[in-house]
Amino acid sequence: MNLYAHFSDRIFAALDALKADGTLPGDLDARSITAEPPRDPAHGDVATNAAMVLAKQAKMPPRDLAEKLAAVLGEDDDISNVEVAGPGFINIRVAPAFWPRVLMSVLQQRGDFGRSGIGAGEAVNVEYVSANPTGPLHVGHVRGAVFGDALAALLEFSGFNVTTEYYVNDAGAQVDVLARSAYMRYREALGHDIGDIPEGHYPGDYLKPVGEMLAEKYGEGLLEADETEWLPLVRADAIDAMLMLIKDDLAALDIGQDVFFSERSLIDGATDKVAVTIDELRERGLIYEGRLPPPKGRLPDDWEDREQTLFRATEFGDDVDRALMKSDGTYTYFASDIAYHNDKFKRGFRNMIDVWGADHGGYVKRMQAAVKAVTAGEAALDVKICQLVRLFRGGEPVKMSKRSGEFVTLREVVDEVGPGPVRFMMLYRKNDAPLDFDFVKVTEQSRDNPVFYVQYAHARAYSVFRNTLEVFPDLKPDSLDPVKLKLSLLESEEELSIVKKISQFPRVVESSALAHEPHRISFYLHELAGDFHSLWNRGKELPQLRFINDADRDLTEARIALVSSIAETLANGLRILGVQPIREMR
RNA sequence: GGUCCCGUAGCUCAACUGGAUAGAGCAGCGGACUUCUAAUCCGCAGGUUGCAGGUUCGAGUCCUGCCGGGAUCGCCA
Repeated sequence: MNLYAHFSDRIFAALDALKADGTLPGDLDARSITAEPPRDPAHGDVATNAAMVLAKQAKMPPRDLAEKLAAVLGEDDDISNVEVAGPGFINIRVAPAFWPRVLMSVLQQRGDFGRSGIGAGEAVNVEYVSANPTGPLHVGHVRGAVFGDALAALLEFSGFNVTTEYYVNDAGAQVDVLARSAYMRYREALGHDIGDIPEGHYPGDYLKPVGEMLAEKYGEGLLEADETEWLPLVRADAIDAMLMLIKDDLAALDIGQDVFFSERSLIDGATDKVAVTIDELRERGLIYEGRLPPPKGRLPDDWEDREQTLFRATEFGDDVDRALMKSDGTYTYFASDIAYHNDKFKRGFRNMIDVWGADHGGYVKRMQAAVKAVTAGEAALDVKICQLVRLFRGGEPVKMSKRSGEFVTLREVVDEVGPGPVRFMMLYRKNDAPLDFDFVKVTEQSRDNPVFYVQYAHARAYSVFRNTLEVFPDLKPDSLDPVKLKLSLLESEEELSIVKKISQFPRVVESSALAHEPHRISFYLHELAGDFHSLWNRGKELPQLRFINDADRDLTEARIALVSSIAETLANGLRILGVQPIREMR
């Protein structure tokens, strides 16, 4: 159950009652009314701004309206106390008898606790990574990969119908470079001396197996061929090989997208989908031939003022109109990208989320403009920019040089610290803030390391379960009958406050999903873990608070139910983040 | 120069899309192990939310202008 949704319903019922007796007009705009936890728990369990929001419409001072509303809410059995505070907040204190129901619902729902239907089955497309298929993924791709994957899981858990997608840029100049590089490795595999890999090619050893594969497949058949003949063949094989590599890398992080969408397929099929898209825009008068002003500031050396095919991006909030054709007559990347998003739209997606790296920040406006234009405003595109990850090892920055090819690969990171810590740390910051990643710290077993801290809490819960068996050999968390438990025995302030914390989980999940911000889950888990560690240690000072009480089976059962609810909540949160919960630390 | 992101405690960051007295963790100081694993916990201290205006019942959050840091700037992807 979602506590806040529950009381939100009660508040609206109370408003209906006030409408019925004429205190409030019948046609209220109640959209911005909220039911939320007050910042200070001393104020109560649920607070609503209803009176302040409605004061104007009711033509009544907010506090007066609040008093009337409070009087109605006071009648509710689930509410023990209602107070009007400050400018007109209504603070609700939930009846003590209500809290056991929260735990019962956790124990009944288990792995589904926090799941909701707010997405109402709506289709969402989440596109992420989409790195050029020219080599293994490097550390720069990790954050976007994890973010996109976790966001997709979060949306799925919240009732959206999610499709995850990878846009394969297999049509640009990069893949031709890839083909030429692979061709060199092909000659090498046939015993030719190729010397050093020249500038402008991909030097990495990962192309050697591709060369060998080509040698086996074609023998010497491509050696005498003209580049125009061999390039498409080699390119196709090389791209396939690179995609295998990339999928393997992603699998190491437990990521597998539903769709790998080929950019080339837009133009290679029976119809040129890019041309079709441009035509659609042209019919709406959004395409014209014209000149662009040169960029402000320093003029590029090769600036050439020329007439070109432009999209009226400025009509949709962009700063300048954007080019669709290169000077050699082929489509720009942007043109293909419009067609790609148009294709998503035609596949039924009204909600699109793109996860991009920091270097694409300047691309957001034009893409959103394009989506607005091509879908006539029917689809929404949210672009999540993931800022840079700075690598450290024991506080020292890790040097990276992309030019010399000495970049840190995704695989190296995952192999060294494991997928769980990588995933958690990548989600322990807001996506648009830079992130520090320390190889040493994330594997440390100390409270500085949030991954460990949360995992330790989960493992600790399972340690309690193991210890319980020594006193009550048949007392297992999954054999508890939620209905028969005497949960009202959980009456200490410490226990109650952690129950309240648990009750917030569904709300945290919902708001993270709607805001497209999975990091909120990580922070919540860290807090919940802290509360649990704290409660654990209280048992040392006050033995009557220990989870296991030899002399009182009912009390022990109730507390095991509480611990189990905590563990279940931690596990559900971790699973959304794609992190495997650990049951034993040693 | 244009555009986008960021600026919150000494440091790293939260703040539930506008709510009440801005919260955590590190670092600092002082405490708690015959233990349900102290791999943890408790307490103290720490703030003009970069600056100046504006919007309203109410602003770290929205708007305008500055200051500082980062990213990006026809045809690369």
